Amino acid sequence: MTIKRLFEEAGRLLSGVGLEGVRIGPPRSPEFGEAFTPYPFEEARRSGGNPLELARDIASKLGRGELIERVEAAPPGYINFYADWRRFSEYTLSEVFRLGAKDYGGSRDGEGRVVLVEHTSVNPNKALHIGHARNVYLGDTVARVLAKAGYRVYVLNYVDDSGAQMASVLLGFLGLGMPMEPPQGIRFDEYCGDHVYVMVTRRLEQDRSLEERLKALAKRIEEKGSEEFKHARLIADRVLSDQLTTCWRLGARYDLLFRESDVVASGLWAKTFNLLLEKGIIYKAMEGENRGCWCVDLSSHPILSKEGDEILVKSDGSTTYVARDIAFALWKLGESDVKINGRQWGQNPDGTPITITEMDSGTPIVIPKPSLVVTVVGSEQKRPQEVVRYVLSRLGVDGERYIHYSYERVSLSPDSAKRLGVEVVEGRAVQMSGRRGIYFKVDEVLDELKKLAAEEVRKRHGDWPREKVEEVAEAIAQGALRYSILRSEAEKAVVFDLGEAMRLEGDTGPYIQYSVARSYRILEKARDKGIEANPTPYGELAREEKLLIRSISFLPLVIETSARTLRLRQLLTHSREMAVNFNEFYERCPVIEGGEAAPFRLALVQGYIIAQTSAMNLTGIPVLREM
RNA sequence: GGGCCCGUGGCCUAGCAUGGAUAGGGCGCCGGCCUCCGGAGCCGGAGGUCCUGGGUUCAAGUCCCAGCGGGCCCGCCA
Repeated sequence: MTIKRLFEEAGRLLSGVGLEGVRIGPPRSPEFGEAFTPYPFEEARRSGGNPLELARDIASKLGRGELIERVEAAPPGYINFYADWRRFSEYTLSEVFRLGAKDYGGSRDGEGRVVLVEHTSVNPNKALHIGHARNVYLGDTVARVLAKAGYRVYVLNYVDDSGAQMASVLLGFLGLGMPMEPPQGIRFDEYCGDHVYVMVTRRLEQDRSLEERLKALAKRIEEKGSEEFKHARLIADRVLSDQLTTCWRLGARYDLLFRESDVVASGLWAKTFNLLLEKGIIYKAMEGENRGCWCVDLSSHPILSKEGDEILVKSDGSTTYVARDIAFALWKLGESDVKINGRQWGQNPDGTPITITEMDSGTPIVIPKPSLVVTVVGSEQKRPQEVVRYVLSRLGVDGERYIHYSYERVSLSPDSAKRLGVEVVEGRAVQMSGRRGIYFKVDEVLDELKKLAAEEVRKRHGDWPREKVEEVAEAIAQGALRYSILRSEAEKAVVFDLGEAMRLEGDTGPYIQYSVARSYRILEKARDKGIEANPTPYGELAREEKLLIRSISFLPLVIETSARTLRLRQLLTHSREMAVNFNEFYERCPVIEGGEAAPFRLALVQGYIIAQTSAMNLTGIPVLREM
């Protein structure tokens, strides 16, 4: 596709003079052409020759190709291939038009193989805060990219409705008499997180005796059929429903909501336990600090062995998170024959159904055995994830199929922390804490952004009705937040600053959205003037036109690399690169008043819209026709 | 103490996987550009020991080693 075809052609030219399998890559700057090879350096090392002379010698033997106009040797020893812009432009644009936004940049690399992506997985006792947004954005974007690359992607959200956090809110309702209904105007998930959870934590600090009640509750939650089990489900379902409203605002979609309580309730854990016992992977500690617990023997693990064995079943008989996660991992990988039942919970904004696990009344959930399971979890959980992977390997499951997509956490800038009334140590970022109420909720940040965007929209479109302003402002807010969070690579810690996130200019989502809105305006004007698009260049192209074609043609390559490496940053960068190239083109190359250039430029604008829409559909930044 | 991650102008950030040509952007600052397809834009300027020191290499921001600084993990929490 597009630039790859030019690479292939460069390869053919080289093999024509007897050089096979030469590495060809994208040059870092347009002045070095559209493809290059450092081959002369490699050859010079082998033969002891001079790289530049070798490059000149080879380049002089290479003729032009169909899309390649000329080949040049460049000091200190590169061979650069330059596009024949007339043909390359026409070829690129016709490919873009042929494929459309849905398929441009897509591939069949995945060959229909199944991939499971688990993300979000927020405890159902609170509203999503800005740190959770990073998980959702990363997971959702990975899912989009893999789908584009031809994989069949299933998206899972693990609903952690058992365990301590759930028990905490339950204690608030059952033990401390907090009302089940939130005050007027407050969403249930916010109520649980902002009020109940924070209150329970405070009471626990004051009254140690509550600890015992909490532990008892945590255990009772695991007992299917108990009052506590049912009550926890009720709360979890209500919170989940609110959380998903937020997730949809973030652009995510799901296929399956897997309740953690069903790992135990379905017998999946029991079966996994027996398997681990049979294989001699776990043992019951009879003495020492783990007395009475079932543990994984980690003594043969090179690193984990230094930190002692991992407890799976506590001395009171309840399971730990790692235990449930091992069982769940086996199921996700298609390595367990335990049937999990489900029923339809609702549907995504795109109309696709969402299933939720439901052991009693549901029907068996069928997911083909995946070739890959990607779990998006914070880097602080690297150790437990490594334990899971280790146990899998002991069970003979290929660990390569189980990927922990790790990301560093989001903390708050000193300025933003101060807004929450938190004491700040001189210039240090502050860790968010659900328990202590130190966080920004996703919805409050989006609402602030929306307000700001709405002001800007009104400045430009005083005549728009309120609903239209709202709709557009919402899309701008979504694009701005998504871009600002996805902007940093996953392994880089992010310091969230409200002021910084509120920017709508510069290196932001709205910058990209704006370039597309401008494009649509040109299309409208061209239609009024009766200009017909034509992908055949009118003559020698302007620099800005070449650069725009160039970045459009590179998009498929970037998407392919993203799908292979699961690094998303380069996709964002390239999407922005195309927008920059478009804005420069916009400034220098008039379309409507372009005279003989008008038909070609119009085609270029159309091509830009298609390519950029394709990119934005992957990065999840909403496309706007006007803003 | 052991393990993982990060360290690029005042601030934020790309490039590191696959070493390659003058280290790209953005914010902020200074100066320009709307009778001309939307100024959420464009053009120009100032600002850099790519944390430090070694090593590998024809070539290191990129790979290796050591150190320094910051974050995270090492719980019968998740």
